[in-house]
Amino acid sequence: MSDYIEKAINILKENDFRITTPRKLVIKLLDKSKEALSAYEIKDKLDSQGKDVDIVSIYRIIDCLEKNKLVHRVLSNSKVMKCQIGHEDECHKHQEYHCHHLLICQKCGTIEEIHCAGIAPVIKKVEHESSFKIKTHNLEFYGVCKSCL
Amino acid sequence: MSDYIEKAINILKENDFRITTPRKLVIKLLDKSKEALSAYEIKDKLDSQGKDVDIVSIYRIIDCLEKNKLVHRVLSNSKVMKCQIGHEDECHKHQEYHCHHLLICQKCGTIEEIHCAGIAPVIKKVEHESSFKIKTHNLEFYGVCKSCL
DNA sequence: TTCACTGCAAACCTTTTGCAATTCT
DNA sequence: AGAATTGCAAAAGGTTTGCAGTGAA
Repeated sequence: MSDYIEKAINILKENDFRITTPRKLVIKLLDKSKEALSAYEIKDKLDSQGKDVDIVSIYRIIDCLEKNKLVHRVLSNSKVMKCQIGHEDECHKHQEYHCHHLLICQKCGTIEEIHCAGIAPVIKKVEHESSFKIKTHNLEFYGVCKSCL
Repeated sequence: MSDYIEKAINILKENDFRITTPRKLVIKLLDKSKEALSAYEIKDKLDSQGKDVDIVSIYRIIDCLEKNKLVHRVLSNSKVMKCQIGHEDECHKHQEYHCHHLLICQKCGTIEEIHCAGIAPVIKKVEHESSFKIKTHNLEFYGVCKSCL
């Protein structure tokens, strides 16, 4: 069993969520996917495996995984992908949502997640120039991954 | 007439778009708003002014303004706001979409737009560590503006 | 056994499409 | 006049809600 699946199941258990068949199916699917998926894309992929899960359940499972910080939501298209970066990471503790930056390949859709390191000076600069008190942020990069170059 | 309205009208004319009553109403409304607005929010605000514009037209007007880089789209909620930063700005020329960073107040919704300055070192770092070739990015900050502090 | 979770039906909200009528230039 | 734009009707998507039945702990 992959690290992600194991971690996801443990976190759900710890937080008193039940380990159900539909939840396991969605977790397994997200674990295999290199791209972010929409609710309907998840449904279609499960369907084609002969695993029928209602679309409403998929929405609720995504909510559940998001609450448990087990998925990222890509803002530019509202799809979700597994979050592999550990829950011990600073951003998980202090931010309202995962601020791990996303690198999105415009050709194949592959997404890589990276830590927030390096953004701190930008935040300081922006706070200084704007008189906003910044609490959190969202940063998505779009480009071409090494396999597509 | 405000700078924004004047600029918007000029740019539409330059690009062979017509200056119609509904378009002027939306431009004026966006000019006055400190928050980003959804299509239906625009419709409701115009309605309450006694100006009836069909929701379909509002969608099409937003598209038109977006193509002309006269509005930003806030990714986190898909609303639009006027783009005040000049068309001579680097980002307008080279990026696929406006990369002006947005500062969004979590209390009152006010949005401030700022230049991309300061992000370049982060992009270099990310490219170096990831072997992605970065083309563009989107960065939204969430916090509290000075009036709400 | 109990309560969380799922599935189904239906509602709801947002966005898009096609076409005829309108109105800018 | 001619072409772009609007308004209307309708469809298409995406997401949410309520409730009864199911299944994990």
